[in-house]
Amino acid sequence: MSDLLERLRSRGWRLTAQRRVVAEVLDGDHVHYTADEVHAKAALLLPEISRATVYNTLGELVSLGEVLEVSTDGRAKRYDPNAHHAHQHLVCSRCGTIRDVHPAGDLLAGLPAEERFGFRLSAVEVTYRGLCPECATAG
Amino acid sequence: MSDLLERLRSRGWRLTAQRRVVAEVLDGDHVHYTADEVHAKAALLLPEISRATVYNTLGELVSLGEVLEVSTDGRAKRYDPNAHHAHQHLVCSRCGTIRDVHPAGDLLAGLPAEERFGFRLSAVEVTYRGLCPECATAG
DNA sequence: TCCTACATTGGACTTTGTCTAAGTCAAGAT
DNA sequence: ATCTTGACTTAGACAAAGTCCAATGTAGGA
Repeated sequence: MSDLLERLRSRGWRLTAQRRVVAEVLDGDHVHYTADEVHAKAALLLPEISRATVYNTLGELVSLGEVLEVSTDGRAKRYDPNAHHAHQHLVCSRCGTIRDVHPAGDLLAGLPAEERFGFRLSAVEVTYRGLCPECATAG
Repeated sequence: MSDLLERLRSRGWRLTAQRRVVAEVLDGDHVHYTADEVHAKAALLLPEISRATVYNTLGELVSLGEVLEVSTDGRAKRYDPNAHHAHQHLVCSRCGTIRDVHPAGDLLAGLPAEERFGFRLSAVEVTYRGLCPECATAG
């Protein structure tokens, strides 16, 4: 995410402390925070930041294609900054840990023509589920 | 879902009018209703049925493995009665229509060992996205 | 028929997210 | 350096989706 702010500014984004802090929170690998988690972490750096601003900023980052929305549990959406590298998700059924993974082959090709019902396919999302090493040994 | 009620009774389910009605609503192909939709349709058959009962009953059906929870849009969960036939979902990006589909091959095998991070895989969920024929021609 | 454990109910409550009116400020213009 | 202005932020009200609970009702066995 290092050059993210520059990229956004060149697209006409006004650079505010709030947006800087949200971008900073989203920096890293295997980051999949909920909006509330982003808000909590952002508030450590900038205590006055409001929930609405976090929601706004996340929404803008998604629209701009810089961040992906992931909903692996039907609860709160999670935000994945790794949008520039196609990937899927591996989720622990017990503790909820999420890892980015890279399946082999062309996933779209897996759906035969007669199973497409005339749809024009554009994307595919895959969620692998299982037990992570810690949860598997813990019983 | 015809023999569903018998199957459930043999598992110790108490058979009430409310549960019968919820099961009836979930009967059919390509059914993916939200809890609220199930409640609305159930209320046509049994006006006094409460939202809490619909949520309870759906939750029980999911625990018993008779119905699957699907969340394709990050909003309300949807309930898919087609739980005894493995399948995936094809969703229209514009109108939200959902179809059950059957991809070819072993989906779990698509994730290489070095991408499994030591997880013991047990399931995979795939959502194909694209435009349905109606939305594609509508522009 | 009666009993009772299980099921249902309505409403309060929680979580997650959206909206708005009023105030604030980044960045270009002067 | 200061001004100006439209974009940004804020707090809090609101909405949607779902959970919880105490009181009431009832399916099905005795």
